[in-house]
Amino acid sequence: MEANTKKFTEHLKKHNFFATNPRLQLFKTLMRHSSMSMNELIESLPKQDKSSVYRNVELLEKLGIIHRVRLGWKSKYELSDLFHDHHHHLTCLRCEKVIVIDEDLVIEQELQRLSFLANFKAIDHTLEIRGLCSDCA
Amino acid sequence: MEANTKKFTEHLKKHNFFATNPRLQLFKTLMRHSSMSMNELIESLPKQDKSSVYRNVELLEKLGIIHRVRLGWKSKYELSDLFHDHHHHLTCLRCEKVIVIDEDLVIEQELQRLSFLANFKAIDHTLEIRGLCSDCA
DNA sequence: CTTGGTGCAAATCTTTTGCACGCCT
DNA sequence: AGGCGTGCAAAAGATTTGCACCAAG
Repeated sequence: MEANTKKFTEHLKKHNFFATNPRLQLFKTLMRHSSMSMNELIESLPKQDKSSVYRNVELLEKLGIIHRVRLGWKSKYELSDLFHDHHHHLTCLRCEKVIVIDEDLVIEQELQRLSFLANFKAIDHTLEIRGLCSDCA
Repeated sequence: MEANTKKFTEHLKKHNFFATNPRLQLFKTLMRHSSMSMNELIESLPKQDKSSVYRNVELLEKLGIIHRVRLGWKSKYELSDLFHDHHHHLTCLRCEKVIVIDEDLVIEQELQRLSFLANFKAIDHTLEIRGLCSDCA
């Protein structure tokens, strides 16, 4: 079994959930795409009932396996930092293309500093830059 | 008339839309709250039909008067930078409280730099830090 | 076994649309 | 006057829930 898939099933079992086939399919679908809307997920998994997709997306989100991000004006899901490196998004307002950029040290440190000043225990963050990609500018 | 309200009506007229009463009420409601969900807006404006609220929120968003932000796990609306200074959010994962922090120069510059490297024309951005506020930590 | 997970159908909630009438400039 | 904007009602879409049956440990 591929490494991430194994990590996935172990993560589920560790939290006392079954690594069922529908869940595996959901996970694999997310592995194949950098981000997907709920609707795309439902359509990519025609053998499963919508309600199962909803329930499992919710579960995987709670377990920190997937992550909901707002891209453009809708939210999408992608595998969490457990499976991908942390990154940020540049979303083109015109063609909706999403460009992924790596985590940036300067920003990380600044966020730490800001959180500290506000006496806030930062756990997670998202950053999205919207604008025009080189093709659309 | 209060300064922001005036700016609001002028902004509408400049783009050839009427400054109607429902729109003014919507704007004033947003002025009184730092951010509101669609549902809160609808409930705060019981004299208007939902559909009008939807239509006007959409319009004001297109005109850049309001801004949709994702806070916690739902999206909310707030007045745009035309009426407030640009700022970022710290959202508490436990009590859902939202702490507003001022724009930060270090981050602004870094975003410029990152966009430039990606050959991307940045127009707008959002940053949300999630974690625990001082009360909940 | 026996508990959790799934599909199916129905209920609920959210958002969008068409239309007729009234309001704004 | 003439078109934009509103409310109302209905449609369409998205999400949640209850329940009976199947599957995993």
